[in-house]
Amino acid sequence: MEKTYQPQSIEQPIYQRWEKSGAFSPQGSGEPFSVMIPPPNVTGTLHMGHAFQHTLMDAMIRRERMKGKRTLWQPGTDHAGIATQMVVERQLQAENLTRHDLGRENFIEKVWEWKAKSGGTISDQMRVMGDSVAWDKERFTMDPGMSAAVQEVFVRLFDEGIIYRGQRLVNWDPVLHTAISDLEVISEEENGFMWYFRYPLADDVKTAEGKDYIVVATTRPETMFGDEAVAVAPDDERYKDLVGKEIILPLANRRIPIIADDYVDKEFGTGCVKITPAHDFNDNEVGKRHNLPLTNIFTDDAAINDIAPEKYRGLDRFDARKVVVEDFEALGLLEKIDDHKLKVPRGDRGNAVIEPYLTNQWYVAVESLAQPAIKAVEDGDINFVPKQWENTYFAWMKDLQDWCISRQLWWGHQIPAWYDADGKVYVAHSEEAVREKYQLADSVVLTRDNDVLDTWFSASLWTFATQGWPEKTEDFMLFSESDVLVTGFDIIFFWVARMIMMTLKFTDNIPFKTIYITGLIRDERGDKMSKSKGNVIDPLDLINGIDLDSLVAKRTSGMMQPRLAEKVAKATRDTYPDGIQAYGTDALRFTLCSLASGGRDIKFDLNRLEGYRNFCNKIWNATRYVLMNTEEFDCGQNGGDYELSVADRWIISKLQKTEVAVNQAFETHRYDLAAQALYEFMWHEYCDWYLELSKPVLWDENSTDKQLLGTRRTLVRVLEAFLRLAHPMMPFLTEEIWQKVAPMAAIKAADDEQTIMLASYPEADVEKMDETAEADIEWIKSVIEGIRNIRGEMNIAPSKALPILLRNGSEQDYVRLQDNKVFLQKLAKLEAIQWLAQGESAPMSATALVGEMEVLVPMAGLIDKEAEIGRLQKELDKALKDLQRIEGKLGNEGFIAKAPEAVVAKEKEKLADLTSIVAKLKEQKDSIEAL
RNA sequence: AGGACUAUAGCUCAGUUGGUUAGAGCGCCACCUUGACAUGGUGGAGGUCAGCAGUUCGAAUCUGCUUAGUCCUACCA
Repeated sequence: MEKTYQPQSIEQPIYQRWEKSGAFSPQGSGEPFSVMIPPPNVTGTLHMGHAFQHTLMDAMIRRERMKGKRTLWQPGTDHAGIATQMVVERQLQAENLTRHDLGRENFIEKVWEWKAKSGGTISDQMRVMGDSVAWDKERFTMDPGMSAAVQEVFVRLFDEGIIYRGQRLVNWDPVLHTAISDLEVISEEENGFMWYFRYPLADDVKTAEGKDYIVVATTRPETMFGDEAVAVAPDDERYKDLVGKEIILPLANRRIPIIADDYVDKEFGTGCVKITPAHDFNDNEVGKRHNLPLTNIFTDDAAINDIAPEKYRGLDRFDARKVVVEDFEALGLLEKIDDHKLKVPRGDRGNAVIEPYLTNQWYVAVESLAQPAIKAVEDGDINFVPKQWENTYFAWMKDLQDWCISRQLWWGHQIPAWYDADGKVYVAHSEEAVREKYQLADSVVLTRDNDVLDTWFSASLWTFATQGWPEKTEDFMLFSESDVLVTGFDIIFFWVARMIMMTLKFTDNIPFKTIYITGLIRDERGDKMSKSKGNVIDPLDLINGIDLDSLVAKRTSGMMQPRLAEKVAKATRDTYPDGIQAYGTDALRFTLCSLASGGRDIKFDLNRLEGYRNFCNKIWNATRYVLMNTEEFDCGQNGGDYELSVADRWIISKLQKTEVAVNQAFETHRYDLAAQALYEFMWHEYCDWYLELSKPVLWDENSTDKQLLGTRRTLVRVLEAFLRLAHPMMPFLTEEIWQKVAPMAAIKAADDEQTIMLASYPEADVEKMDETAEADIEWIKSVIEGIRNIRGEMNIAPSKALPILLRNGSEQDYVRLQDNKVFLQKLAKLEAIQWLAQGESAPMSATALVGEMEVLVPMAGLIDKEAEIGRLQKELDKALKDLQRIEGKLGNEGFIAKAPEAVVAKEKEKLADLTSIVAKLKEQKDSIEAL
């Protein structure tokens, strides 16, 4: 073995072996366990969120697979309507073409070409992550099976009246020319203006103040062509008399009424609101209440249409805004302009300002679907982890809007609806099916709806459509009710809720039993990672490493503003002055597991990753030690008599406890605790103590064959079990080592290939827990640590062998000493150990206490008197502080009376111990001072 | 505006149903290249658990308020 752990040389060859072996696909006939991957966007690349979620999914799947379950981790990607269409359109743009130049059919062909060539990026990256997904079952939301399921669902929902077509305001992206759902609109505060316009009153009416106009405030002057009323609050004294009167809409020279509506807040602005029912969601509601006409003033590009006076026609909305304001000013109707912060809605893909726009769209009426979906979570059929996310889910579900599912794109599932010449709509799987279903004559000309479905529509069918639905296939029966969904909170609405609704509707079953919501990985400063901020960390760079210049180049590429690029470059150089080292997949995975504590936000800390890379190296080197001492020898593979030392029994006992802790942590989705238990065991028990305790046995010429066999056997077997225990989190390293260690531990996997993936997952054996051995080792550790403390504090060279004396020990101490002398001598580097009988005198010494027993290190020539007094004083102060606290507690009558007996007894015991410690320390200090 | 969450060592975070001497990793200080490992070993320093009040024999843990920060939802034209 190499002297240090080199991840890059072991990982990918192992993955290739795994994938070839077929072990990723469901095995055997055990109980099914399935996890459906949240299908990543086919245009996407692996980001930290994926790496995090995939690591957890893979850890679960690997563990269940090792436990003998018939596991399926279903992979696949989603077709990402807008994103994919944009990618391909951008390619066309480079050739000065638009999709319209190609036509729909040719364009879609182009998209498929792109997918074949570039759509596999994320799959390749998943292989680097070690994801044990069933590649032979990989699905794509546009593949034939999924498409058939989508059609089936659409037709059924339409026939039931749950899907309908309606004309209403939608969020319109005037650049991408499509409707988007309200979830895809991001409203952020931006700086803008508030314009105050005078709207002249008609028929010589005057306000209470005697003015012949009223003033409305607006952030969107260009929409004034669509104004159908001016609203005031019903109880607003200022305008009470004007309700029912009319104003003359300037520029358009139309008469519109003044109405009273509760929607108006009389404290805000002037108390007068212009109402534009076709271009504002709130105004639309007001318009409905007052039967106002819907006057659309925009084209699909959000330019002014022919409703407006000629001068404004064809002007883009923002140009129109300028002209309108100028014209108001020219007419003397501009009262004032204030700076104003407002929320501007933008599309999450193209970033264009979204327009509320009147169009015909397809909707899903969600109410009947929502009820069972709420109930499934209320009844506990579906559980959120952490539980608090239920609230988020309920809050949204109970205030659900109908879901706009049509998109004016070319890439996606085209809606299976046809229209006749009169615009009557027919829905079925194909034109042929339509004619049959609705008994239409061949002479009736039908044209298909151009729109496609929202990508999330197909994604919502993921758990069952991937398993063969609507056929009741074996896969469908076994796996479609999956066990755990792992995802981020940002798509609870987009995906999780919709998946629950659709799955309950069409399979009468839940899509998953548990929803594990992960935290969001942020950068080292706690900022959300985003390309535009240039603070993205690519998980592959953590695995493979990247030099500083490449990292800077990567982060600043494609940045529009050079100034921003400069800032990003500087921040990157400050944070990663040496670039990023290659830490390997296992270290990254273990780090991610250790961060999975249920918190909402996770700051990614490179130091943590480095620490766990070092942990990998620790495991690697522990293995080297084990192999060096066992490879050439009998380790009990074929039986043979052996004898276990106290250290052997201790580490075996600790292993059982670790197995309990790790399994429990997995069951409760506390991957951080599992990681911590593994780390603690391997580093601080196995390496720090057990390996050291094995040396005196292995290197002692007087050790018997039975003792040697016992220790070698334990060394190998405990390591082997640890590897299986850790495998779900660090698959590559454990496989690599296991190949060498398992045969020596006489452990075999369930398959011919002999991969740790199919070896059994360790379960604790209560019989092997050994409290006596643990107490004995605790005693040994206390003695050694006492001596090491004196060495450390007194600056005694580690190479200097010390004589020690033991005083005031009990019979048990004596027995323990006799049994473990060698361990003490070796690990504390002792030259001699002398047991003092009661009353026997000792030379002046530094003291450590192990219970009642005093461990004495003679000071002669080694230890400075003052230093030892100082050290004792420090210990004394600490003990006295504790003593005081406990005395206070026990002096409290309420405590004695009301606390449980066990607690009181424990405090009393502590008091006794501390009293004795204090007395001994004092005595020791006094006698040294008396010198 | 409503709701949720967070606040523990210099940094990143654990801390189960209230009973601790409040832990870990990284960082820091001192010593050490001994035959698994300097991606290491040994020892050590470091915390009024955001603040205030309350419940309790007992609070990092439960309740209320305050402060600071984050997020979500709804938004004022």
